[in-house]
Amino acid sequence: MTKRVSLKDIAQKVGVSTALVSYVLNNKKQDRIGKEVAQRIRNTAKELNYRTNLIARSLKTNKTFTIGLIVADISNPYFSSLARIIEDEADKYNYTVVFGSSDEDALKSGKLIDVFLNRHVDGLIIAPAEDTIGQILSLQQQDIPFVLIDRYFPECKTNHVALDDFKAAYKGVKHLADQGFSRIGMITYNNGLFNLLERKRGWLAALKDSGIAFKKNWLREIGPGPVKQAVEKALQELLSMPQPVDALLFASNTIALHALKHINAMGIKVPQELAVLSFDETEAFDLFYAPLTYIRQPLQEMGQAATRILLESIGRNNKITQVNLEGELVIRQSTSRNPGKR
Amino acid sequence: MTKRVSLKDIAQKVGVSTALVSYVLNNKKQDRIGKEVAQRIRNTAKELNYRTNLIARSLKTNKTFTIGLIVADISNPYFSSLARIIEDEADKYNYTVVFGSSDEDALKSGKLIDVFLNRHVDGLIIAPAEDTIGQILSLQQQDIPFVLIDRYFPECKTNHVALDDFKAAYKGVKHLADQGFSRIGMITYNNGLFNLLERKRGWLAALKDSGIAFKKNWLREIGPGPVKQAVEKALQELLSMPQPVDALLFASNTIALHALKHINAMGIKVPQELAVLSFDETEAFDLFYAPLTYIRQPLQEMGQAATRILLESIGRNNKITQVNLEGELVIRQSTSRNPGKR
DNA sequence: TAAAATTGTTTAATCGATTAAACTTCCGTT
DNA sequence: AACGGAAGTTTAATCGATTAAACAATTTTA
Repeated sequence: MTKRVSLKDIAQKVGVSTALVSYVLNNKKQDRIGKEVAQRIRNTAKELNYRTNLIARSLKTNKTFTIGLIVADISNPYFSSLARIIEDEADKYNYTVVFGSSDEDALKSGKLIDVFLNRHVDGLIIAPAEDTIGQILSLQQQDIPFVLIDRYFPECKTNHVALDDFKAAYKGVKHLADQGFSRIGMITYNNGLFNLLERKRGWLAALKDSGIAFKKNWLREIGPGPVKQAVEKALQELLSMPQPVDALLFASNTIALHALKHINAMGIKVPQELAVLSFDETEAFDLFYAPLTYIRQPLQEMGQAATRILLESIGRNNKITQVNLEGELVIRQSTSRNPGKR
Repeated sequence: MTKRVSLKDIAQKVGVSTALVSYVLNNKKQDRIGKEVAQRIRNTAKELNYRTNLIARSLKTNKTFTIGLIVADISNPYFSSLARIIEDEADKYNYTVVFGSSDEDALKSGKLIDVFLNRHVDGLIIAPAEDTIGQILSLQQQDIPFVLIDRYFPECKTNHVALDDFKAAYKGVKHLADQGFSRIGMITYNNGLFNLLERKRGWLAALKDSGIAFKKNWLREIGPGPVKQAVEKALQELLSMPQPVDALLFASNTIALHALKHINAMGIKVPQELAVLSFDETEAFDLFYAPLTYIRQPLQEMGQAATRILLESIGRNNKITQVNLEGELVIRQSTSRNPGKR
């Protein structure tokens, strides 16, 4: 590898000090610097194809122009789409994104945060896993800029960008009720993530407001462990009750995916025998024979907002910004009372 | 932000020089260092919660323990899955991954490479876009370690990890022919990427070996621009010919996705009216009413191999490793001659 | 017992940039 | 002519770690 060109090389060639070169290339002290030398420095820099050594700069300035992104799983389309949006937005401001997947595991999350801080990221965008509130509080105490995305802790005054999960769930379930479905169940995860609780709360509220008496066994909460089996079991149970549910809300795309596969395998007719509605968007929903009604999250807005809030926060802005965006209910065949003709 | 603890702080507290502290914490000169001081240094380091400043270390050692990953689009499940695997594998060796999407655009790709080199990544894993061979050669000249993934340039002696695309396509098309389909078309991209050409070649070879006379208009190559419209148009044409195709090979998951949506919308019966077979895997294929036959790429192996080859290469290993893995044909309903009963 | 070798530790240069402060010139003003 | 200030540039410290080389103290060897 041919040695990289440094400030010193330019300084030597032009016959000035490195300080002057630095000032010129960073456009500082503009008014004080001789026009002619400045030009010569600039030319030489171009000629030698000089590139700032960002490592050295970072060491001095304590800034890396890097942001860390921690999601549950980068291979989940929800998060990879977000990652893409954040990447593009960060790039606009010359930031680079490093990423890591927490696997919804507090230990891994902690390790990732550590690694990223060790690498001196300027800030973090985090979709916090369960039981990581301690890590978040610790970031806050250390005054490290960060923004929570997708999930957050209501008891914690931090930047966040997320859905209004209550409203979104409410809207979806209300739609089901309005269509005439009267036994509306839900499959969600058995964990304490606030946004999932909100979705549950929205579901319950919509049932209530629709005059539907909620039955306890309409709700299935799947625990940690393999999702596939748990979802299949839950579906099985929900449909084999004396009075089975006639509609289902899935709390995430992963749950929906497994459920739909099983529904396909069992030959259950959607929406005639069972209407289905899911959170999140994925291309897969379009390919299901009865295209899925789903709650679309405004990913573009979320990703951009999170990035901008983070960058503002890095810029020594101390105010806290909390954004809850509204989900859009995309109504399609899977929740239709009269699906008949295509 | 409370000031970070530095070597100096430890040195001061223990009453030794920073050199000694550095030696101890890096386990260098083990035999020369007093056991008792070493222990005191280690204790103090732990006590003060010392973390190496990686920026400073990088500046001195010229190593960042970072690898750059450039894919076409991180939000494409194919690439995000790869990214996840690479992330996990890199983590095992304490490397961090930074990523960027080239959008199949040579300019963007060049810019990303630049940004990553500027940040002194130790090496790159790249799914090269069309017309980026120049960038690749330039990396090679600069002796920068890199591995191409998914695609490569056969005329270029570089590390790569990819599918044996010819064989994979051949296998798939042969399967179609064996099932009795005799008018087997293909939709691919109209670009010069070697792996796509190989897929085309495999398709042609399988046709030939199956005694099928290839008709020119069975092939649709979609150009740059919006994929959706192009795929729909291609499908339309392929099916409205006097003698329409009875089976189709899609060269990528994106093409397949758009095609399947259109097939759904048009009410075309798969596989009765049209058998379909696609490259790549995505959950969406499972939800199509006739689960898709597809060519599964061994992503896990690919990602791990790419990462390991890169790390070896970073470790001053000059040999070139080229890996072409075999795809697995996952046969399901979409290519069945007797789909009847489920 | 003097020279040589070993052991334990420090000195100081270095990586490449940033930047406050100091230092020359030169000019205009009084 | 002397002084103040502006203009243009350099000096030198600094960020935090790494590491070859030097040094001092002790032990071994001949």
